[in-house]
Amino acid sequence: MATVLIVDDDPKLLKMLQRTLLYEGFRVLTASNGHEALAQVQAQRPDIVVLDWLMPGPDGLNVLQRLRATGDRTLVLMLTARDAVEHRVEGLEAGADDYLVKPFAPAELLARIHALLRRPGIGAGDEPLTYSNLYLNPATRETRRGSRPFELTAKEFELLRFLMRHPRQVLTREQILQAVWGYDFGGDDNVLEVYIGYLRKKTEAAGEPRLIQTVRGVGYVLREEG
Amino acid sequence: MATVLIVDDDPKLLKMLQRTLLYEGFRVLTASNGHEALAQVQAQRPDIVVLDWLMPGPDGLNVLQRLRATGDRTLVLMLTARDAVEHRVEGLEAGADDYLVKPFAPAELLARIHALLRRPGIGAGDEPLTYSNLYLNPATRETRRGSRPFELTAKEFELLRFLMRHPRQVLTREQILQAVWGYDFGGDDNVLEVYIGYLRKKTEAAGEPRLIQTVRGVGYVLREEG
DNA sequence: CGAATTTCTCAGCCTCTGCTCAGCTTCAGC
DNA sequence: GCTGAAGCTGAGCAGAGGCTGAGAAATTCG
Repeated sequence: MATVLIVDDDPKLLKMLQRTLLYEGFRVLTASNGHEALAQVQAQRPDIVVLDWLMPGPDGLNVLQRLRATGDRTLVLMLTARDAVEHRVEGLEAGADDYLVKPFAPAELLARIHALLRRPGIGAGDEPLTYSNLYLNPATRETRRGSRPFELTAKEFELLRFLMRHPRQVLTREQILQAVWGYDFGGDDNVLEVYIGYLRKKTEAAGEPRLIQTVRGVGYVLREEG
Repeated sequence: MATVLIVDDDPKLLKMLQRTLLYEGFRVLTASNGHEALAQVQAQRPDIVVLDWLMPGPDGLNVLQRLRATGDRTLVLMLTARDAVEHRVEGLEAGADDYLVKPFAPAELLARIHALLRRPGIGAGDEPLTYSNLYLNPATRETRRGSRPFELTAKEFELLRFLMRHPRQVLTREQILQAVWGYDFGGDDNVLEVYIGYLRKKTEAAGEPRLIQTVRGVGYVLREEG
């Protein structure tokens, strides 16, 4: 079942929504401010975010903008106070997928969440990823560099997917090992280097420029040019 | 391992938290009032401060505000009494990074500390830093002076990041060595001078004015003008 | 059960970083 | 202006960090 992240600074509302959604069978995450929200999206990759507009710290719009600025297309349903109509426009323009006015009936929230999740082509982690001319489709396991398809093993695929979910972000060796291999701590092996080597070989087989860059002393980045 | 400063005027709670955190492998500092807290932050540069709201002398909010007023961005986790909800807003607006209501389970405090320190893609530790026309982005490791990008090695990056987290603050040689090199004591080497030299060369490569100033007999400051 | 594929380990090689050192420059106090 | 301390800098080196090929172990599949 899908994962929903609820972001609201009102603990009572938070609890109430959490119970409603849990009862409905969703996996539920919560956050009570913008920072938490961003961290949770990053770490947990929910299918949909229910985002309150008015919050201390970075407000809902702010969170939404930052999310979209990093290329994140996670579904977002904005909540806002009754008559802030101009918010609606701003919110939708910033990339919200839907919009609900407080106060609302829990049933209506449920209906809208279901509606959004039904939208075609948007299942949790199976959205096709692209960066530069790299293409990776989790649903079909298709991988291409430009028009040249190439084959990956399961581990290679997982690794490339992780990199492509965080384009331009420098990922530390630990973050990658944690995410792809699930290591709590893996002393001194070089399995990561080896797999980076495999991916490079396959993504550059026809002499294309390197997309997986080494950041010495830190980790790796998916980025164009050296 | 990270350093945590606990600030609370209840000696029993202080001891308890200290034991819990020590057991978890943190380096632990304590303070029982606002003055001590500020002194410790200044002198020891902890990674995170667990700050009680209600204290004799300058209270938690006061401490937080003073810290932020000097541009200090150290992670702060506020503790406050049960239902002082309006505090929460004030606290987060004043720049607290997280917030926990008393009474709480030690495990929850631990979880939140870990969460704050982890902060992978998005979060305090990864927010882009600017000072004057210097720009440093920990997430992408991008560094620029105005529009001119430049490359840094891992150590150089750590050093510049530390300076940029404490703009206009005079940092002693010991504070810097402690934070960037993790020295308990570094007798008489000049590695810091050498690295300051590297940074100056790279940040002034196109003849820009100096931003890293020497404070003779003390240390260095990130500040405009000479 | 045997073959093929995938995952991982290991050792050797190479590059760049981090650091030391020695000599030079700058500064403050006299 | 002299002098010693503090700070700067260029040169060079040892080793950490990273890459690769070969092959062992594990897993999958017929």
